Amino acid sequence: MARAEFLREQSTHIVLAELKTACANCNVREICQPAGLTPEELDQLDALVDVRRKVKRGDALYRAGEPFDALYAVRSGFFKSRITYEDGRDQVTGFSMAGEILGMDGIGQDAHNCDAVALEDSEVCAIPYGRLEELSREIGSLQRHFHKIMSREIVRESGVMMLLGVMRAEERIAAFLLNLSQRLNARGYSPLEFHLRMTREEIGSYLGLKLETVSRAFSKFHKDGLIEVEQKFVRIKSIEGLKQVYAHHVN
Amino acid sequence: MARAEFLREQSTHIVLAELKTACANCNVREICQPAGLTPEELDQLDALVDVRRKVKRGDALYRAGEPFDALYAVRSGFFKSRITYEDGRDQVTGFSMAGEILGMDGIGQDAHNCDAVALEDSEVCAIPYGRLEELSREIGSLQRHFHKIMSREIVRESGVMMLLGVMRAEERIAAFLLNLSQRLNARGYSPLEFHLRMTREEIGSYLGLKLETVSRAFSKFHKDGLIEVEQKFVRIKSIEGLKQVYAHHVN
DNA sequence: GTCGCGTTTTGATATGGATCAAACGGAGAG
DNA sequence: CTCTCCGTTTGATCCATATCAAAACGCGAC
Repeated sequence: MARAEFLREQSTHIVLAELKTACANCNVREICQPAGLTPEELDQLDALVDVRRKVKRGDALYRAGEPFDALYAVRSGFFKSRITYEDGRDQVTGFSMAGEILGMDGIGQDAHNCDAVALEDSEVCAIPYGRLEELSREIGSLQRHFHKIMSREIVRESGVMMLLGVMRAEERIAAFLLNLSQRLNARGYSPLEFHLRMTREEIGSYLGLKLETVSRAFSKFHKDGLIEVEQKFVRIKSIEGLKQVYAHHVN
Repeated sequence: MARAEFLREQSTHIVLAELKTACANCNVREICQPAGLTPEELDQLDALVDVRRKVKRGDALYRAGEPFDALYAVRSGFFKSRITYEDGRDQVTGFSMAGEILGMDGIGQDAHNCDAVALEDSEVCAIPYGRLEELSREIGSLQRHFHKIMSREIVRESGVMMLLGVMRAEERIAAFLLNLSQRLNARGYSPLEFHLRMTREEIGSYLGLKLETVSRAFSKFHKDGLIEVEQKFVRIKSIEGLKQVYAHHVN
């Protein structure tokens, strides 16, 4: 049942928020739980990420141009990253859910390169960057883990370039849904039923499409029996069907 | 004079290739020359990057899927990075010139994520990744420098997403030329006269356009007095004019 | 509950860039 | 030198998606 699943997700978030902050029982495994840390190292990690911060829906975790001094691990909630151009045009460059890391674009220039805006009330752990560098000099596995996370962000963006550069509208949207599904699954949520935290316009911005095109694609997928859509709620009826949307093109 | 400038670039490369390999006199400053290294640290760096490799035009420095074990600093020459999709479609994800670093996409999965193909006879320094990690645990400024390079790659790719997601064809091509100009300038080459190392088709692939569209934009820019084009040779007549191509759009 | 506004859907039309096509030009092979 | 091939230019036409428009829907405010 659609609504029930949505509520399950919500309540999971609430439970997490109530837990004592500690890397050992946090589900943000990306940075906080690289494999093979000794209990002692885990304590050091706890000390590192002790700053928590709540961000209300619509508020920015940080904005482009602000000085960079910390990465953020999303504990709960959902963010979009957005770059605004001089002339006012902007683009959503990514969506981040619980368990993912935000802010790596700021390291290179000591200033954030984009805005990170909460799409629902969210909570993050701030990871002071200077201390992360120090600690990763001491703990090799943490260093390796951090480098992998940065590298995967590079690869993720290459994938988006592929979306934007070579795929047609319906392919992009199928790929978007499948990606969301797969990430939710990895976090323990249902990969087949979920709520979109973002508007059609934000999806379109991310995919280089107009909101009408996104809406039409959803309608088309529904007509073809691939998904059910009810406002922000999505149920995927056929993962295979979605995959075929872009496996299927000619040439 | 166009040809003269081209020859100057060529001969600079030749001179560099003849120098004894040593970070101290290499122009690849990205990784090899972070500010503030002691002479002793510089020696350690020299030991790190002692593996040189020549890559002939058309050959791959590495290919997607190959095991990852080193980053590469381009000493001379020019590379494209390319991702090929399951269905055969591919996209150029970047161009790398002397002084830039290649291969960071491989760290996350211990395997390269794209092909790096030389667009002219080139030479690289291989930087064994394990040793780079070790050394950057010892030398804080190297660690910081390396992180900045990775972060800037993330930011660079965000910029490409912007190109692909929101700009129109002529804007993309103007931005492409300006970016090339600025990078050449940073390396000590003329920012106003240069040879394109890539075909119209490769430019198009990078920018999400067809080669005919690239060609037409070049013709249009020439007609408008912004550039002169003669095959692969480009002379920029008006940097400001190119900037206005995309400052200028309506909305 | 009703109101009002932001979001979404759907339809009609416009258009930028793709596609198809053909001719040209330069570089390398012989 | 000529021939051939690949890359490029340019023109004509097509089509996917943008744009414009309007109605329906939901949700929060009151």
